[in-house]
Amino acid sequence: MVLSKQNQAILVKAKSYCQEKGARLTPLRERVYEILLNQDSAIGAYDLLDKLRKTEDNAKPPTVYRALDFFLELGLVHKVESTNAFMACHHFASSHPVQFLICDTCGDVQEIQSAGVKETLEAQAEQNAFVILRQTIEAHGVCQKCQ
Amino acid sequence: MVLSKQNQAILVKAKSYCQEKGARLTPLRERVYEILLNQDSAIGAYDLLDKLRKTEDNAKPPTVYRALDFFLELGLVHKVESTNAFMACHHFASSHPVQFLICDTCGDVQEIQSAGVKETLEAQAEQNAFVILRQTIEAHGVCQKCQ
DNA sequence: TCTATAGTGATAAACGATATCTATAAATGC
DNA sequence: GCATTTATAGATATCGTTTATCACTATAGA
Repeated sequence: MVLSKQNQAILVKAKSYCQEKGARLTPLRERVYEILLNQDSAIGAYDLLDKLRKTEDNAKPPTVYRALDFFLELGLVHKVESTNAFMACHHFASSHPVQFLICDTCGDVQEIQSAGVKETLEAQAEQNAFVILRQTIEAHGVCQKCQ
Repeated sequence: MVLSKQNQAILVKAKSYCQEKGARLTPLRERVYEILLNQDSAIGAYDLLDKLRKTEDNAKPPTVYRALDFFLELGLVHKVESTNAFMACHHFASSHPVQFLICDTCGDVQEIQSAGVKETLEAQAEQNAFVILRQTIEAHGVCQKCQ
């Protein structure tokens, strides 16, 4: 698979990140990750499966979901809950809040990191004596290009 | 179906709200709404279908999804995106931001309304020249009772 | 090298959502 | 009031998403 310079660099970083964590980035998983990197937006599991099948003949649903779970746990891939789609994270090294801006016109998904949003929600949860472990923050609307 | 005094009151309000909006709260839809009201937490579409079948013999998936779509559009029901579940809104009359605190231990879903969270995210989106039409804000963690 | 563990292949099925076509009931215009 | 349009509901099928399970293989560690 052909990767851009930028994505090649991310892949290299991901490899060392996995090594560091003692996680095995197998050829199959690497293929899945490459597909995600080549995607400019989020992709559904079955579209991902279709692409994967071009090189991995016997790939089936569990194949992609296992790979996705692997990356989700490492934080290398995020899931967009409101569209059931997945996308590679481009700055996984540092722990960060995850928020998405999803354009309903062109389908583009932009990841942003607002500490403010995270903290505001945490403060609100605290008032309800609720301890937050994970946040899902997704905004749907229209991106700059589509306006 | 037996409804608590509180839920009866909500149902009455929902009826007049529908009338006001020119929306037809048919018997079938009312049954679906009652099931949702009786639920202390969010419920999946197929669990809802099982309950619905007890009175509506020939209910099928489209039956519940149609009813759910009807209520979602009116704002009488919300969807929890991260769990694919639905719950009745208890204060639908006024337009409001929707945020959920989801306990991963007991499954309880609490709806909160923080203008701050909404506005913080909007401000962040504005910096990216993104116009927000809809927000999905869901926090997973542990509720007060389960701590 | 043996053993435990992690990863993969394969099949099936559960859960979630929608498309389509038909029939019926309600609202609207005349 | 009747015809026309529109909304609702029934029925069937299918698609998309996700997980469970079992067998097999490769890898890591004792």
